[in-house]
Amino acid sequence: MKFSRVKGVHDIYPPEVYVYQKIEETSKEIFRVYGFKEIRLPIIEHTELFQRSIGATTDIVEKEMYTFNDRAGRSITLRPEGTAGAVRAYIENGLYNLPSPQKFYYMGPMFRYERPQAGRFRQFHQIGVEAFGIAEPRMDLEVILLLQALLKRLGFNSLIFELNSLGCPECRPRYRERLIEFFSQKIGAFCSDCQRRFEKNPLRLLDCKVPNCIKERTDAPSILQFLCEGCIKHFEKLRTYLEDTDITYTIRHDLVRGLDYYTRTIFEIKGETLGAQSAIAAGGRYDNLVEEFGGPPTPAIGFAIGMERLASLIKTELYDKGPKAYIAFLGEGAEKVSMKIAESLRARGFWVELGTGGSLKAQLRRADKLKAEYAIIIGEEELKRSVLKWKRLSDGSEGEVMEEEITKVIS
RNA sequence: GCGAGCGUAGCUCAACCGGUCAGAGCACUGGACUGUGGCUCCAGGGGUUGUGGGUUCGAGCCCCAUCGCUCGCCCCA
Repeated sequence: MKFSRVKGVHDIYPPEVYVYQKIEETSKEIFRVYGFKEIRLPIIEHTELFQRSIGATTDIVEKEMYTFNDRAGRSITLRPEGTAGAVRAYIENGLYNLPSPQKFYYMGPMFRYERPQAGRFRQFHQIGVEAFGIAEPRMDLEVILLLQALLKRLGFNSLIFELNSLGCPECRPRYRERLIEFFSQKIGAFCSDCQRRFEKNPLRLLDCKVPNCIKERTDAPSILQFLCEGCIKHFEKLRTYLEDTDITYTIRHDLVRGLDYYTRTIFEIKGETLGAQSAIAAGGRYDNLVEEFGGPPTPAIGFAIGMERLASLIKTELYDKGPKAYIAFLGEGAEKVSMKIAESLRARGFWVELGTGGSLKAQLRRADKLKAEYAIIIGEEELKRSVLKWKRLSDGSEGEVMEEEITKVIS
């Protein structure tokens, strides 16, 4: 019986896992200086949480969720994204009673039942942040700066940063109506996908990549012309901030997010060599979600980074570092001593691997394979005199030291 | 959910028109070199050719199904 992994999931092990560790460590460092604290959220939630937040008619909810009934008959779903759970936790734990803003980050697996392809898997990992309590564009800026700082620290200098505003419940319906009006006159000219989407979510027609559809919609109304006064002010102020902080961005009035909860600011970071999946991070405001979930009116903004997509763009060299020392021993007496020495070196923080016994040749070969920095050799001779023979594998230099002075050599 | 390509040792691949084609390199283990690695040479382990049917005297090679992988569409991080 041979088992294989479930479709669309991956095992991540050395050396690839080091890229993930680097992303995680770098992220934590950035989160610390921006004051974002970790929140660990469950991977399963009640299905309704996602239906209500992401939107019942979105693709994610309609056909991409891992949903099952637990033994008591409750409908449970493996989280397809992180914001819904974060909002739930924020309200359920009364975190709105703490000083505003409350700023969180999380990292972990998400699940979507899709056909796997480049940059898209059924289990994938996101690093996300959510900031609750500040309505002003100041927090939009902070979150964007954080994201930019993180990407910069990871070595990215020229990723594409796209920005748009989706308006609010006051102005978006007006735009939507106007858009329906615009498209309905010439809907026949659009591709079948667009015609289908027209019914469900006309905003999505702005997103189609079919050349003819792009052409047909060139003079479609822009949402930016329909924003209410509050949304315009918010957007303009954010733009000013961005320019003041030298963040280059592109306004894409056709940038649309596939989740229903977004309001006002939305943004996306794009990479290039990712096949069809170019978005490596995306997010936006969701000023009404907390209230809709029964919490106090609380504006919020967040984003998520796709770790696999980000990792695939990081070109650091992957290599396994070896141990500081490999202890080769010859004979039983030496074996005992080598264990003792290994423990004492480990206690002092050195990575030490114990030899396998057998011929010295075999042990040295092993030390070399492991990329050990030093080999420490203990045999009858050394035992008698209480010394250790050491050899630096990189240049072949060797010598002897008293047992207790070995750290002077290998430190 | 739709479409295309591909599935031979751990990895990368070979096997002419279906006829000893189940192989090589790397990796792994050991030996040559019984207390000295990386080089070289030698040996060894490891595959019911993804799985199940079918066609044929005969199939890794052809056909069907199925599973998986890869890529694209849709969608999204």
